[in-house]
Amino acid sequence: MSAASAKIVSTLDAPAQPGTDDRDRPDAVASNTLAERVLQDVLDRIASGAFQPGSVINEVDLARRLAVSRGPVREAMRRLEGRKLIARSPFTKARVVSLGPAEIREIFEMREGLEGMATRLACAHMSDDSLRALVGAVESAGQAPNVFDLHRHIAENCGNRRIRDLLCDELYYLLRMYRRQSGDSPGRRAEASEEHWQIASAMQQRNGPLAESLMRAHIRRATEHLAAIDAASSP
Amino acid sequence: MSAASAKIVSTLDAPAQPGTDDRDRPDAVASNTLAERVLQDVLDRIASGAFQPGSVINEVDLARRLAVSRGPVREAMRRLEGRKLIARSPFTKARVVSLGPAEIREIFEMREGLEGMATRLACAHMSDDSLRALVGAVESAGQAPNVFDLHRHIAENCGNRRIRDLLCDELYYLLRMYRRQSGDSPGRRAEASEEHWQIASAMQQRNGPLAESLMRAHIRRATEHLAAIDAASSP
DNA sequence: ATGCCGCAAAGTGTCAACATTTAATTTGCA
DNA sequence: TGCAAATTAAATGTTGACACTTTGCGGCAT
Repeated sequence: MSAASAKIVSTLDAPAQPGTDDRDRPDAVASNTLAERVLQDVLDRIASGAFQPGSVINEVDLARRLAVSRGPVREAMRRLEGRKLIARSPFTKARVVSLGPAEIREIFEMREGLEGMATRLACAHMSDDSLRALVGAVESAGQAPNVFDLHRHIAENCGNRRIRDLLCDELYYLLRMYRRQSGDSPGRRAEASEEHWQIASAMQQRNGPLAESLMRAHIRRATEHLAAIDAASSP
Repeated sequence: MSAASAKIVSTLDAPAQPGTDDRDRPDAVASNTLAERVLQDVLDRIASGAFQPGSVINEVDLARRLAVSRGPVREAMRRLEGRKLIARSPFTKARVVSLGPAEIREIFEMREGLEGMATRLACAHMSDDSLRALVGAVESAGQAPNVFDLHRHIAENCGNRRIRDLLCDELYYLLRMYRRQSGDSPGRRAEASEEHWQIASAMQQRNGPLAESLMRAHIRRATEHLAAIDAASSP
């Protein structure tokens, strides 16, 4: 069966050269079950931009590429469907969820409610040391972006597993897809850094309501900013 | 719902007698695919209490009972897993998610953020007529409970499909499970009715921030109430 | 009697073949 | 030539059989 997958050359969008089979990828997590491996693989591809929003996922293609049967592929797809990362209707091809202006608006509205609450919870749950480290990381992250993600860190440490999973396993994947699709504007980055610092500062003071309010305002401002970009590019 | 639930006599452990196949249930939605039917069936059983929280779901049993193969059953289970309604680890039996005090707290915290936002959005999106009807329904629902569900109605009409699906397709199922497990206290009902009326009133005035604030306070009060019940029953 | 090792039963994971549906192509007719 | 119905191709849905893992049980040695 190993020889069979090597002869696949045409794939969805990125033609895999012979010999660079996905099975050999070093960062592929050796999960217990194949379905788990397929799930992780698709998630990686979504995050890395190999699967663009709106692109169709062919079960048999994906199965051949990963050198597994269609069963595990289908199960992974159903889990992604439950997470609303891919959209399907019976008998039609599955598509990575498309990110039009309406969908982006919905995601940001959801983030405003959820991350606001997560910020308040993190305020109460995190230790003094963790908060101090957080403030330090935010301050030093001002010049070197991408080394520290305040939003993800808050979600990870809010003490509410349901909120954490929803943000990290669903919404942040979609956000990364969106950022890849329409790159974030550099003008907003300085603003965001300042707002991040304010949020972290309020958290260190254990001022939950203030931190929540700041986080919500921060996300709403980002929403308005992308709405402006959107309006400028469409006509 | 009474007629449907009365028909459920045999659950997980009782072997299905021939002739009492679920295939013949009249209210079973004639979906296109079998997996869809299985999904709907399990959802109904969770909502009706036939599947209690923490109970084990056996694939082959469920497949036999529904007269389908294991494939569709597995696919439905994976979708439920993606929705976090059932929990699984590889090779071990799947369980309906258990609702301990910690899980309930998480669900209510999530509701506070999401329903607060949904209320604000519904304020802006609903028509005057709809809002008038909403207020009327809330007023008349004071004496006859269960005829109108304000929370669900707001979620359905908030204009954000992602929030709507999350609330209606996941959290409200879990809430119904929890209410069945530890019945809601009648003392809280009168209070809740009053708070519902305040929320609807704020919505009719198109006062989004007020309506959101009232909804969040309403949910937080319910959280405290169930926390008190919880503390009283455990020791 | 107790603890460990191996075995057997039950349940989940995977596969390849078959059935059904959608869509695309082709063919026939106006 | 253009449209529409039939046909074919490709993808998804479903199935039963087989493989692997977990777990509980029973025998054996200490």
